[in-house]
Amino acid sequence: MKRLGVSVDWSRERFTMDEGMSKAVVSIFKKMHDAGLIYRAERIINWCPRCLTALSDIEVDHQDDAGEFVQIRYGEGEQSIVVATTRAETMLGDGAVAVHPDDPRYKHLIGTEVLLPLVNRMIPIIADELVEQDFGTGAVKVTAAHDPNDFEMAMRHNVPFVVIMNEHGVMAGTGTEFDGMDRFAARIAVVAKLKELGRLVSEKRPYIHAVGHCSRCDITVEPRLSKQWFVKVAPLAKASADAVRSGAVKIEPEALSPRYFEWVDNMHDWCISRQLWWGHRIPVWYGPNGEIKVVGPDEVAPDEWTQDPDVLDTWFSSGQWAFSTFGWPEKSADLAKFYPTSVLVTGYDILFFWVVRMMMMSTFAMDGVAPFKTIMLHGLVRDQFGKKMSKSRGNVIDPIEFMDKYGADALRFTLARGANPGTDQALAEDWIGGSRNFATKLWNATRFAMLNGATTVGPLPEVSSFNAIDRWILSRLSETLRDVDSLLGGYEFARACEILYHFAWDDLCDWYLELSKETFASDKKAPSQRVLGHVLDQLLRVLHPIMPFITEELWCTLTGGESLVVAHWPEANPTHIDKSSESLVRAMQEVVTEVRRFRNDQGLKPSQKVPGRFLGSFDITKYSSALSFLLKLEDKEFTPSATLEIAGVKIELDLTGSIDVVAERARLEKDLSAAKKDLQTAEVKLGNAGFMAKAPADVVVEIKERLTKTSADIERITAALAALK
RNA sequence: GGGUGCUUAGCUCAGUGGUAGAGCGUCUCGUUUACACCGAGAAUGUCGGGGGUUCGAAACCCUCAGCGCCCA
Repeated sequence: MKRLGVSVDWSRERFTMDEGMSKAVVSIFKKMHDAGLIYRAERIINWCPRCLTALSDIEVDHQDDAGEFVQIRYGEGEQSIVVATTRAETMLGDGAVAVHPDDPRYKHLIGTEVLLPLVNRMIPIIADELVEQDFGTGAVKVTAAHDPNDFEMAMRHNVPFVVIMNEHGVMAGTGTEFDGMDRFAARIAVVAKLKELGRLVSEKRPYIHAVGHCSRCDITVEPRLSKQWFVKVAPLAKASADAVRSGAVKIEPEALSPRYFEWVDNMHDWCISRQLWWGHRIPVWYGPNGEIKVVGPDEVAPDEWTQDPDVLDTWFSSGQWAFSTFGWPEKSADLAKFYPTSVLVTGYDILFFWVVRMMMMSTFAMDGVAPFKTIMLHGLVRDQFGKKMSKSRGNVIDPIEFMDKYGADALRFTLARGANPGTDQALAEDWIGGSRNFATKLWNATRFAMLNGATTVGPLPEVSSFNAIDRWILSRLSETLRDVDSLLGGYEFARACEILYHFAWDDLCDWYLELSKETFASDKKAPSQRVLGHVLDQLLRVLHPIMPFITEELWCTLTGGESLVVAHWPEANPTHIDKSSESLVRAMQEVVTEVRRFRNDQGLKPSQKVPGRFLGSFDITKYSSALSFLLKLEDKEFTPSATLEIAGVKIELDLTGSIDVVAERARLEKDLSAAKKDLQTAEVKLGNAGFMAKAPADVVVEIKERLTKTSADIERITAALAALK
């Protein structure tokens, strides 16, 4: 992080297992327990038979696995029913068979009993709306101790809980020959036995269905009846949802808030105990006579009592980050000053894991005050093809390696430039190289500026004393600063970078510096030197958060200032915005580009000097020496062999010999057909009564101007074509 | 199965009703005293398909198809 230039207060570094954090964890546990929000209960939890621990819902990954789907006949003759299951071995622990109350096929059986094969136990047939009539046979087995849905139904219908597996996922206590077998071996054995008994109605495999896997070890998760600690989330989740609904907390980008609500509005109670050795121990102690006591941070448990061996889910402690880092439960000055924080910046992938937990824990601990005003969610970095990085795919990139190769600023700029709100970004080495090139460009531009006496000394003179090119770049600077401010305010980092990139490279380097070279070589350079100093000064400031290292270096050299880190943020100057200079420079750019194009079409080498002159509009011809410099035109007597007319300016050139008529014809004809197409588009629009009646006035004016311009273009090009004959 | 996105140039992506854009890549020319990590010029899209709304749709609505993510 330091290498990347991350600007944080390192003196406040915290680790979740620090003493201060532990104190907060114990305090909040007690506070929540006292408020009735923490309870212990037997529930079906996700259990990992390898890690030997409970898992929260979010630690379970669902994948499509090839399993089997078998139909088994329970009972005999009239008094029989066929159930469908993917986990045949659990039938040993069935406590009932459930059907939908409205299912005509089974109505007569509801309330009766059938014989459970293999274990030879009578079990009831119950009716529950949870059963889907269209799925399988419409009848499901109810294994209360080994399936969450079955557990729910069992609670409603008083079905007994029959535990048939130990914590390792090995069959136990069924009183059958299957005891001691692994769950998967038992599945095969049970199916084989049922087949032998003629109770297997159908088998389907492979049967692709979603199966939960442990996010740590990837083994298939086993739902298990177990005594665990839970957080009652309903009131906490509601407070968290309300905070966003009321606008007290804003989610950026807004488009991701449905995901937030989907989670907080449908949250199940949160299993917080883990059977791991690492983590905060649950602060509950058990007395010799079965007493239970939550021991607070300043309390000591009585002798002879033993502490609960389980630890807390890691998100229980990290969920307290927003206040525990400020010394809570002490009423510290930091807490008063910094809580709530303004913005939380994090990836959308931990919206559920972390952000929601922080919202819940914080609003509870801090008397309803949410921990931040804005939650800004960014995307994930992916490989150059937009694929998720993963070790198995071998497309993981190492940021350190890229920083070694291209510099931290290049990596930072690339990341910022790709950070479109809420969406993932692809990252390729080539693009980091491109950012490095941008950094080099800034370096060289500053070097050029220094060589030409750019300065930041003294107040910036009134704009009226500047030439149009200087006024233009000041105008563009203010517009850029204004737009960047607004984009950064909306967390639109990618667009802000884009604007800065083009301002620096296109406006400043490609046009301003080139158009001003003539001035810098003259005795009228002083105003431009001050302008260039100002523009670079402001540009480096605004780029500093994105590229801190190079801007710091350049800025200090340019301005002689102590450090850019503590310099003021640049502000747009509305009085610098000058539309007439902008349109003048735009016309000059058009002239330059068109002449270059002509030269190129004519096969002239870029460096080849050609006699030429500008006639017409004084606004532009006033800058003819700058234009000639860019276009390598020589000011001397000549007889023109080619004439161009661009933006109201006539350019006469001497190509010393005949021009390439074929190339020029091709060019002109191409331009002509493009102009004709534009003209037609405009004419169709203006000839459309509906358009004229309903389109806004400014759009109509725009189209009319386009019509005028393209008509003139067509006339000019046609004349030029005729002249070529 | 539920939810939620996405589909625009070769690639990665911007673009929330008025003539289709960027970076990279491609082609041509070029050692012009800031920069070859550069400069100049060029090519490239029936904006996934089909309907609809509108004077006007890449954008809004419906529908189909494909892809992704989250949750079950």
